[in-house]
Amino acid sequence: MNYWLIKSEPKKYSWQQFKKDKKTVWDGVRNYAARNNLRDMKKGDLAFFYHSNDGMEIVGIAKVVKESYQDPTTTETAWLVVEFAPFKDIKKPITLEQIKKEPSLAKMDLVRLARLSVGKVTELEFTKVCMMGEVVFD
DNA sequence: GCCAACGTTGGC
DNA sequence: GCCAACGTTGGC
Repeated sequence: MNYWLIKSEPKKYSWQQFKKDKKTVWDGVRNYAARNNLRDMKKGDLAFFYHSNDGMEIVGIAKVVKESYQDPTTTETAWLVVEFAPFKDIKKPITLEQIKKEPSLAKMDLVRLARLSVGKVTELEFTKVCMMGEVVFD
């Protein structure tokens, strides 16, 4: 199982909207590093859902429900989409500020590669964020 | 193959 | 609204 982080501006597509939709196609990624991360996602992988610009915090966890296939919004064959479903809310959203202050999280892709819209998350980082956010797994 | 110019993202 | 970081493009 691998862990990821996907970013969205809440004005464009928020966690709340995502929950209403129950499922979404993550399209429009036009960056090779981000595309490679989409390509490497496996069904069942978990991804933090981060609100960029507005909020600047991790608000939930999404689950990969369909692995990558060609992005239907473009004819260019280079681009991929992945389908996600909401998995869990984060009771106490983790802000970028908290992440930067926490030494074990300060090196996350989210911080180091600020402009990358689909980043990797290590298992340690994933566990730490869940702890800080009081995420309960049943 | 280098690099300047330009565009985009996202934090502040 | 500004600007830093970074990716992409195109001229040479």
